[in-house]
Amino acid sequence: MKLSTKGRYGVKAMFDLAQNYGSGPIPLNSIAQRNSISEHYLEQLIAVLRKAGLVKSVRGAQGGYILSKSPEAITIGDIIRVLEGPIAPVDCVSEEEPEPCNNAEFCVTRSIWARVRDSVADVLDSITLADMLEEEKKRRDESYMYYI
Amino acid sequence: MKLSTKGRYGVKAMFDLAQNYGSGPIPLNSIAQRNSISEHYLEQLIAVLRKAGLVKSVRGAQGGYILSKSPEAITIGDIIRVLEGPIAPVDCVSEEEPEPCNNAEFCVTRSIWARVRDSVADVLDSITLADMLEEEKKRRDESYMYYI
DNA sequence: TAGAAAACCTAGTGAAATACTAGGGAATGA
DNA sequence: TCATTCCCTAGTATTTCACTAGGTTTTCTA
Repeated sequence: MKLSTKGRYGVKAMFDLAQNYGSGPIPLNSIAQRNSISEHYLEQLIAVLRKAGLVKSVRGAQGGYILSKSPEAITIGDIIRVLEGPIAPVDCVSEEEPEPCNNAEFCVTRSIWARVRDSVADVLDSITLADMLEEEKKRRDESYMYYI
Repeated sequence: MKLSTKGRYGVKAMFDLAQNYGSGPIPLNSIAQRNSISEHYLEQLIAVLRKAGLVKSVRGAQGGYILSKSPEAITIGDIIRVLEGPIAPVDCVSEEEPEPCNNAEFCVTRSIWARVRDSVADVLDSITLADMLEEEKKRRDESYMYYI
Protein backbone atom coordinates (compact mmCIF):
# COMPACT_ATOMS: atom_id res chain seq x y z
CA MET A 1 0.00 0.00 0.00
CA LYS A 2 2.88 2.34 -0.72
CA LEU A 3 3.04 5.13 -3.23
CA SER A 4 6.18 5.07 -5.38
CA THR A 5 8.41 8.08 -5.91
CA LYS A 6 6.56 8.67 -9.16
CA GLY A 7 3.45 9.82 -7.35
CA ARG A 8 5.33 11.64 -4.59
CA TYR A 9 7.72 13.49 -6.88
CA GLY A 10 4.89 14.20 -9.29
CA VAL A 11 2.76 15.87 -6.62
CA LYS A 12 5.75 17.87 -5.36
CA ALA A 13 6.59 19.05 -8.87
CA MET A 14 3.00 19.99 -9.63
CA PHE A 15 2.72 21.87 -6.35
CA ASP A 16 5.92 23.72 -7.24
CA LEU A 17 4.37 24.71 -10.57
CA ALA A 18 1.25 25.84 -8.72
CA GLN A 19 3.35 28.04 -6.43
CA ASN A 20 4.88 29.60 -9.53
CA TYR A 21 1.64 29.78 -11.49
CA GLY A 22 1.47 33.03 -13.44
CA SER A 23 5.23 33.55 -13.61
CA GLY A 24 5.73 32.09 -17.05
CA PRO A 25 7.45 28.80 -17.82
CA ILE A 26 9.43 27.24 -14.97
CA PRO A 27 12.57 25.30 -15.99
CA LEU A 28 12.74 21.73 -14.77
CA ASN A 29 16.19 22.04 -13.19
CA SER A 30 14.90 24.64 -10.75
CA ILE A 31 11.97 22.40 -9.77
CA ALA A 32 14.33 19.47 -9.31
CA GLN A 33 16.72 21.50 -7.19
CA ARG A 34 14.08 23.03 -4.94
CA ASN A 35 12.63 19.60 -4.25
CA SER A 36 15.85 17.56 -4.15
CA ILE A 37 14.84 15.31 -7.02
CA SER A 38 17.11 13.91 -9.75
CA GLU A 39 16.51 16.20 -12.70
CA HIS A 40 16.82 13.47 -15.30
CA TYR A 41 14.38 11.25 -13.45
CA LEU A 42 11.88 14.07 -12.97
CA GLU A 43 12.13 14.73 -16.69
CA GLN A 44 10.67 11.29 -17.33
CA LEU A 45 7.85 11.85 -14.91
CA ILE A 46 6.89 15.26 -16.24
CA ALA A 47 6.84 13.81 -19.75
CA VAL A 48 4.00 11.58 -18.57
CA LEU A 49 2.20 14.55 -17.03
CA ARG A 50 2.63 16.48 -20.25
CA LYS A 51 1.26 13.66 -22.40
CA ALA A 52 -1.72 13.45 -20.06
CA GLY A 53 -2.36 17.17 -20.56
CA LEU A 54 -1.71 18.33 -17.00
CA VAL A 55 1.25 20.55 -17.90
CA LYS A 56 2.36 22.42 -21.02
CA SER A 57 5.97 22.82 -22.06
CA VAL A 58 7.85 25.67 -23.69
CA ARG A 59 11.01 24.62 -25.47
CA GLY A 60 14.25 26.51 -25.91
CA ALA A 61 16.08 28.99 -23.73
CA GLN A 62 13.88 30.60 -21.06
CA GLY A 63 11.52 27.70 -21.59
CA GLY A 64 10.08 25.38 -19.00
CA TYR A 65 6.76 24.02 -17.80
CA ILE A 66 3.41 25.59 -16.94
CA LEU A 67 0.27 24.08 -15.44
CA SER A 68 -2.17 23.64 -18.29
CA LYS A 69 -5.10 24.49 -16.01
CA SER A 70 -5.42 26.71 -12.95
CA PRO A 71 -4.51 25.20 -9.56
CA GLU A 72 -8.21 25.06 -8.63
CA ALA A 73 -8.87 22.75 -11.57
CA ILE A 74 -6.21 20.12 -10.80
CA THR A 75 -6.68 17.55 -8.03
CA ILE A 76 -4.11 15.29 -6.41
CA GLY A 77 -6.20 12.40 -7.72
CA ASP A 78 -5.58 13.61 -11.28
CA ILE A 79 -1.82 13.57 -10.72
CA ILE A 80 -1.70 10.22 -8.94
CA ARG A 81 -3.84 8.48 -11.54
CA VAL A 82 -1.58 9.69 -14.34
CA LEU A 83 1.64 8.62 -12.64
CA GLU A 84 0.58 5.54 -10.66
CA GLY A 85 -2.34 4.24 -12.68
CA PRO A 86 -5.94 3.80 -11.56
CA ILE A 87 -6.56 3.92 -7.82
CA ALA A 88 -7.16 0.40 -6.52
CA PRO A 89 -5.66 -1.69 -3.73
CA VAL A 90 -6.21 -4.79 -5.91
CA ASP A 91 -6.83 -5.18 -9.64
CA CYS A 92 -10.31 -6.69 -9.26
CA VAL A 93 -11.63 -3.30 -8.10
CA SER A 94 -9.66 -1.09 -10.48
CA GLU A 95 -11.41 2.15 -11.41
CA GLU A 96 -11.10 1.28 -15.08
CA GLU A 97 -11.60 -2.21 -16.51
CA PRO A 98 -11.36 -4.23 -13.29
CA GLU A 99 -9.93 -7.72 -13.77
CA PRO A 100 -12.91 -9.97 -13.16
CA CYS A 101 -12.45 -13.01 -10.91
CA ASN A 102 -14.60 -16.11 -11.08
CA ASN A 103 -16.86 -15.26 -8.13
CA ALA A 104 -16.82 -11.46 -8.02
CA GLU A 105 -20.55 -11.58 -7.24
CA PHE A 106 -20.04 -13.26 -3.88
CA CYS A 107 -16.48 -12.29 -2.96
CA VAL A 108 -16.67 -10.58 0.40
CA THR A 109 -13.02 -9.48 0.42
CA ARG A 110 -13.65 -7.69 -2.87
CA SER A 111 -16.17 -5.37 -1.26
CA ILE A 112 -13.58 -4.43 1.35
CA TRP A 113 -11.05 -3.45 -1.30
CA ALA A 114 -13.75 -1.43 -3.07
CA ARG A 115 -14.37 0.53 0.14
CA VAL A 116 -10.64 1.18 0.52
CA ARG A 117 -10.44 2.35 -3.11
CA ASP A 118 -13.36 4.73 -2.62
CA SER A 119 -12.03 6.24 0.57
CA VAL A 120 -8.62 6.86 -0.98
CA ALA A 121 -10.17 8.32 -4.13
CA ASP A 122 -12.45 10.56 -2.06
CA VAL A 123 -9.50 12.05 -0.23
CA LEU A 124 -7.32 12.53 -3.30
CA ASP A 125 -10.12 13.91 -5.47
CA SER A 126 -11.16 16.40 -2.80
CA ILE A 127 -7.77 18.14 -2.66
CA THR A 128 -6.78 20.60 -5.39
CA LEU A 129 -3.43 22.31 -5.89
CA ALA A 130 -5.19 25.53 -4.84
CA ASP A 131 -6.12 23.90 -1.53
CA MET A 132 -2.46 23.12 -1.00
CA LEU A 133 -1.47 26.71 -1.72
CA GLU A 134 -4.03 27.84 0.84
CA GLU A 135 -2.74 25.38 3.42
CA GLU A 136 0.84 26.49 2.78
CA LYS A 137 -0.14 30.13 3.27
CA LYS A 138 -1.96 29.31 6.51
CA ARG A 139 1.11 27.53 7.86
CA ARG A 140 3.41 30.39 7.01
CA ASP A 141 1.06 32.86 8.72
CA GLU A 142 0.83 30.68 11.82
CA SER A 143 4.59 30.35 11.97
CA TYR A 144 4.90 34.13 11.62
CA MET A 145 2.43 34.70 14.45
CA TYR A 146 4.42 32.33 16.60
CA TYR A 147 7.62 34.30 16.24
CA ILE A 148 6.13 37.73 17.04
CA MET B 1 -0.93 1.91 -3.99
CA LYS B 2 -1.39 -1.80 -4.49
CA LEU B 3 -1.74 -4.49 -1.88
CA SER B 4 0.52 -7.49 -2.48
CA THR B 5 -0.74 -11.07 -2.45
CA LYS B 6 0.46 -11.28 1.15
CA GLY B 7 -2.34 -9.06 2.37
CA ARG B 8 -4.93 -10.47 0.00
CA TYR B 9 -4.15 -14.11 0.67
CA GLY B 10 -3.84 -13.41 4.37
CA VAL B 11 -7.31 -11.88 4.58
CA LYS B 12 -8.76 -14.76 2.55
CA ALA B 13 -7.13 -17.34 4.80
CA MET B 14 -8.23 -15.58 7.97
CA PHE B 15 -11.78 -15.31 6.65
CA ASP B 16 -11.68 -19.03 5.87
CA LEU B 17 -10.63 -19.72 9.46
CA ALA B 18 -13.47 -17.46 10.64
CA GLN B 19 -15.96 -19.46 8.58
CA ASN B 20 -14.67 -22.60 10.25
CA TYR B 21 -14.37 -21.08 13.69
CA GLY B 22 -15.47 -23.59 16.34
CA SER B 23 -14.76 -26.68 14.22
CA GLY B 24 -11.34 -27.42 15.67
CA PRO B 25 -8.06 -26.99 13.85
CA ILE B 26 -8.27 -26.45 10.08
CA PRO B 27 -5.41 -27.93 8.03
CA LEU B 28 -3.58 -25.49 5.78
CA ASN B 29 -3.92 -27.58 2.63
CA SER B 30 -7.71 -27.31 2.79
CA ILE B 31 -7.52 -23.54 3.18
CA ALA B 32 -5.11 -23.32 0.28
CA GLN B 33 -7.32 -25.49 -1.93
CA ARG B 34 -10.57 -23.66 -1.16
CA ASN B 35 -8.95 -20.32 -1.95
CA SER B 36 -6.72 -21.40 -4.86
CA ILE B 37 -3.51 -20.38 -3.13
CA SER B 38 -0.14 -22.15 -3.29
CA GLU B 39 -0.02 -24.18 -0.08
CA HIS B 40 3.70 -23.71 0.42
CA TYR B 41 3.45 -19.97 -0.04
CA LEU B 42 0.47 -19.68 2.29
CA GLU B 43 2.51 -21.60 4.85
CA GLN B 44 4.98 -18.74 4.96
CA LEU B 45 2.26 -16.15 5.34
CA ILE B 46 0.46 -17.99 8.12
CA ALA B 47 3.76 -18.36 9.97
CA VAL B 48 3.84 -14.56 10.17
CA LEU B 49 0.24 -14.46 11.39
CA ARG B 50 1.07 -17.08 14.01
CA LYS B 51 4.13 -15.22 15.28
CA ALA B 52 1.97 -12.10 15.55
CA GLY B 53 -0.52 -14.03 17.67
CA LEU B 54 -3.49 -13.89 15.31
CA VAL B 55 -3.72 -17.67 14.83
CA LYS B 56 -2.75 -20.70 16.88
CA SER B 57 -1.40 -23.91 15.41
CA VAL B 58 -1.92 -27.54 16.38
CA ARG B 59 0.83 -29.83 15.14
CA GLY B 60 0.62 -33.44 14.08
CA ALA B 61 -2.09 -35.44 12.34
CA GLN B 62 -5.56 -33.85 12.59
CA GLY B 63 -3.76 -30.63 13.39
CA GLY B 64 -4.16 -27.28 11.68
CA TYR B 65 -4.83 -23.66 12.48
CA ILE B 66 -7.39 -21.84 14.65
CA LEU B 67 -8.09 -18.15 15.12
CA SER B 68 -6.58 -17.16 18.45
CA LYS B 69 -9.42 -14.73 19.11
CA SER B 70 -13.09 -14.71 18.10
CA PRO B 71 -13.96 -13.25 14.68
CA GLU B 72 -15.44 -10.17 16.38
CA ALA B 73 -12.04 -9.39 17.90
CA ILE B 74 -9.98 -9.47 14.71
CA THR B 75 -10.07 -6.61 12.21
CA ILE B 76 -8.82 -6.51 8.64
CA GLY B 77 -6.45 -3.78 9.78
CA ASP B 78 -4.83 -6.24 12.22
CA ILE B 79 -4.19 -8.71 9.41
CA ILE B 80 -2.93 -6.16 6.90
CA ARG B 81 -0.54 -4.54 9.37
CA VAL B 82 1.00 -7.91 10.23
CA LEU B 83 1.50 -8.97 6.62
CA GLU B 84 2.13 -5.67 4.84
CA GLY B 85 3.60 -3.53 7.61
CA PRO B 86 2.26 -0.29 9.03
CA ILE B 87 -0.39 1.45 6.98
CA ALA B 88 1.12 4.44 5.19
CA PRO B 89 1.22 5.61 1.57
CA VAL B 90 4.71 7.02 2.26
CA ASP B 91 7.23 6.34 5.02
CA CYS B 92 7.17 9.85 6.46
CA VAL B 93 3.64 9.25 7.77
CA SER B 94 4.11 5.65 8.89
CA GLU B 95 1.93 4.65 11.82
CA GLU B 96 5.00 3.61 13.78
CA GLU B 97 8.33 5.47 13.78
CA PRO B 98 7.75 7.67 10.72
CA GLU B 99 10.93 8.53 8.84
CA PRO B 100 11.37 12.20 9.54
CA CYS B 101 12.19 14.51 6.66
CA ASN B 102 13.95 17.85 7.03
CA ASN B 103 10.85 20.04 6.88
CA ALA B 104 8.05 17.79 8.13
CA GLU B 105 6.64 20.77 10.00
CA PHE B 106 5.85 22.68 6.82
CA CYS B 107 5.52 19.93 4.23
CA VAL B 108 2.06 20.27 2.70
CA THR B 109 2.22 17.03 0.73
CA ARG B 110 2.91 15.21 3.97
CA SER B 111 -0.46 16.21 5.38
CA ILE B 112 -2.13 14.78 2.31
CA TRP B 113 -0.49 11.40 2.82
CA ALA B 114 -1.51 11.50 6.46
CA ARG B 115 -5.13 11.98 5.44
CA VAL B 116 -4.88 9.05 3.02
CA ARG B 117 -3.33 6.89 5.73
CA ASP B 118 -6.11 7.75 8.17
CA SER B 119 -8.91 7.10 5.74
CA VAL B 120 -7.48 3.70 4.81
CA ALA B 121 -6.88 2.79 8.46
CA ASP B 122 -10.43 3.86 9.36
CA VAL B 123 -11.91 1.53 6.78
CA LEU B 124 -9.69 -1.44 7.60
CA ASP B 125 -10.01 -1.05 11.37
CA SER B 126 -13.79 -0.79 11.17
CA ILE B 127 -14.24 -4.21 9.54
CA THR B 128 -13.97 -7.39 11.63
CA LEU B 129 -13.99 -10.98 10.44
CA ALA B 130 -17.42 -11.25 12.08
CA ASP B 131 -18.65 -8.40 9.85
CA MET B 132 -17.47 -10.39 6.85
CA LEU B 133 -19.33 -13.51 8.02
CA GLU B 134 -22.48 -11.39 8.37
CA GLU B 135 -22.03 -9.92 4.90
CA GLU B 136 -21.45 -13.38 3.44
CA LYS B 137 -24.63 -14.67 5.07
CA LYS B 138 -26.64 -11.71 3.77
CA ARG B 139 -25.42 -12.36 0.25
CA ARG B 140 -26.29 -16.03 0.40
CA ASP B 141 -29.77 -15.21 1.67
CA GLU B 142 -30.31 -12.64 -1.06
CA SER B 143 -29.15 -15.09 -3.69
CA TYR B 144 -31.53 -17.72 -2.22
CA MET B 145 -34.45 -15.27 -2.34
CA TYR B 146 -33.64 -14.53 -5.95
CA TYR B 147 -33.95 -18.15 -6.99
CA ILE B 148 -37.30 -18.83 -5.27
C1' DT C 1 4.59 -48.86 17.48
C1' DA C 2 4.80 -47.87 12.56
C1' DG C 3 3.33 -44.60 9.59
C1' DA C 4 0.66 -41.02 7.89
C1' DA C 5 -0.64 -36.34 8.48
C1' DA C 6 0.25 -32.24 9.60
C1' DA C 7 3.09 -28.05 11.14
C1' DC C 8 7.69 -25.98 10.90
C1' DC C 9 12.11 -24.19 8.76
C1' DT C 10 15.80 -22.40 5.48
C1' DA C 11 17.30 -21.40 1.18
C1' DG C 12 17.00 -20.53 -3.67
C1' DT C 13 14.97 -18.33 -7.97
C1' DG C 14 12.84 -16.16 -12.15
C1' DA C 15 10.34 -12.16 -13.27
C1' DA C 16 9.02 -7.64 -12.62
C1' DA C 17 9.24 -3.06 -10.79
C1' DT C 18 11.85 0.79 -8.94
C1' DA C 19 14.71 4.62 -9.23
C1' DC C 20 17.60 5.97 -11.33
C1' DT C 21 22.01 7.13 -15.01
C1' DA C 22 24.01 7.77 -19.82
C1' DG C 23 24.12 10.00 -23.83
C1' DG C 24 22.48 11.93 -27.05
C1' DG C 25 19.07 15.16 -30.39
C1' DA C 26 15.89 19.22 -31.38
C1' DA C 27 13.92 23.77 -30.63
C1' DT C 28 14.44 28.58 -29.38
C1' DG C 29 15.65 33.04 -27.20
C1' DA C 30 19.58 36.52 -26.65
C1' DT D 1 25.72 31.27 -33.13
C1' DC D 2 25.39 29.26 -28.91
C1' DA D 3 23.76 28.51 -24.49
C1' DT D 4 19.60 26.98 -22.66
C1' DT D 5 16.02 24.18 -22.32
C1' DC D 6 12.93 20.38 -23.60
C1' DC D 7 12.72 15.66 -25.69
C1' DC D 8 13.84 10.66 -26.44
C1' DT D 9 15.76 5.85 -26.07
C1' DA D 10 18.29 2.64 -23.75
C1' DG D 11 20.72 0.52 -20.00
C1' DT D 12 21.30 -1.00 -15.01
C1' DA D 13 21.81 -2.03 -10.03
C1' DT D 14 18.80 -3.08 -6.41
C1' DT D 15 14.82 -4.66 -4.38
C1' DT D 16 10.50 -6.95 -4.00
C1' DC D 17 7.28 -10.50 -5.32
C1' DA D 18 5.50 -14.88 -5.51
C1' DC D 19 6.73 -18.64 -5.44
C1' DT D 20 9.38 -23.65 -5.42
C1' DA D 21 12.56 -27.18 -3.30
C1' DG D 22 13.64 -30.03 0.12
C1' DG D 23 13.84 -31.08 4.11
C1' DT D 24 12.74 -31.81 9.94
C1' DT D 25 9.65 -32.34 13.83
C1' DT D 26 5.45 -33.36 16.16
C1' DT D 27 1.37 -36.02 17.03
C1' DC D 28 -2.76 -38.73 16.08
C1' DT D 29 -4.43 -43.30 14.81
C1' DA D 30 -4.58 -48.07 13.26
